[in-house]
Amino acid sequence: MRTASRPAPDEPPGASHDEAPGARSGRLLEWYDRHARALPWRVLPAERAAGKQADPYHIWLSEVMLQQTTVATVKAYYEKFLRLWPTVEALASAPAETVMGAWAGLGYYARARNLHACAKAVAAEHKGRFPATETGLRTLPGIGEYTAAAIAAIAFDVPAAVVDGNIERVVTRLHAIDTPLPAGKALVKAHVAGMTPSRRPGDFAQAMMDLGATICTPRRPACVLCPLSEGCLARIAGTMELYPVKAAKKPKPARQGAAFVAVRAGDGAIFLRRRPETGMLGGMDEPPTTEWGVRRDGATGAGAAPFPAAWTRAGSVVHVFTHFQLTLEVWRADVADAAGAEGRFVTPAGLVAVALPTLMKKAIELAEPAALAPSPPQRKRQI
DNA sequence: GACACGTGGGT
DNA sequence: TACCCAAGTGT
Repeated sequence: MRTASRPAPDEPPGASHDEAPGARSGRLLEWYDRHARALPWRVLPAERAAGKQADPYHIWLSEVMLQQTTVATVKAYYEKFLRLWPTVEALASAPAETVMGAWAGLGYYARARNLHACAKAVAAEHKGRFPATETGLRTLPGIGEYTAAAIAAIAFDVPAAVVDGNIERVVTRLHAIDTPLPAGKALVKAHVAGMTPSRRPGDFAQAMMDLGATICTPRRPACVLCPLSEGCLARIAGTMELYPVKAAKKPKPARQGAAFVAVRAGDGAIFLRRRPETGMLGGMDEPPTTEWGVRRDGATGAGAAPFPAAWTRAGSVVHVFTHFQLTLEVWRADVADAAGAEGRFVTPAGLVAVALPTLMKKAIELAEPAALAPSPPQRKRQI
């Protein structure tokens, strides 16, 4: 039994609550009404009060882009996708290469493949309307536990328990949960379910995420500004930065490979091929590369080239992926053709529309800077 | 549960 | 520099 003088968490799993249920969510929503970030896909509280509805297509598109990706990075891509494809039907009708090309640089390219597949499913099997329930949303490609809950709450006012990385941090601090993630995820979700109000569940979820992004930050959280600081166990103990506890990370091995940038005489076109649909950089374009081996003495010399030419070494690029570091030896050659190798030549003007991952842009930039330079009509005047 | 899966920015 | 981190999902 709690005393009135001891502020307690709202409805921890299995506990009674003698503080008004929703006291925390109420304080958080008041904070959100004043401090919500204006984001391109977001309907602000005042707009919502005036009758504006969130567009499920917009919410879905932004949520998929935001998976493991910063808000700052997503903004430009979100605007571009909405400009190219204003509706889910338009996106569904787009060629896959065009979608992959528009996604190039955002990373985690399976998201783009699933995005396109999801758009097609919504257009063909759901009459262009996203399902309004978590269960329905979960059947769609690229929509997992988090994204289904987020879309249900934000676009359809379903009181779903939304748990992302921000909310994990907020809640583990609030309750001093020291079970390492992801094992502690179920407990976090139970707490979130207990906090989620039936009114404004979407704003509640967005408020929790904004709080994590701007106040309850990984380092040096601004507890003095936090609407939930009262009764926050980590705050009371002064151990905020110890949460969330995460499982130890594995070391990142090094791999080696080679890339071959063939430049066609005359128009400066670059020889590209399409990577396999699955696996690293799946479905994206590249100058031919060797396998990326663990051994330093792997075949990375000119002898590993896709076709004979006067290959010269341009240098190497280092690129760090999620689970390994890659060093790519870059070779270049001026050629007349590709001697029957699988692939195609793309002119510098055409490269902007090609699905080139950042790593491959690095390799091309090193071997043939002119290929990726802004084309003359678009180049900004030097001052 | 473990692992594969990108990239850019911050400290 | 070498980490850490970001509105996770699929297998």
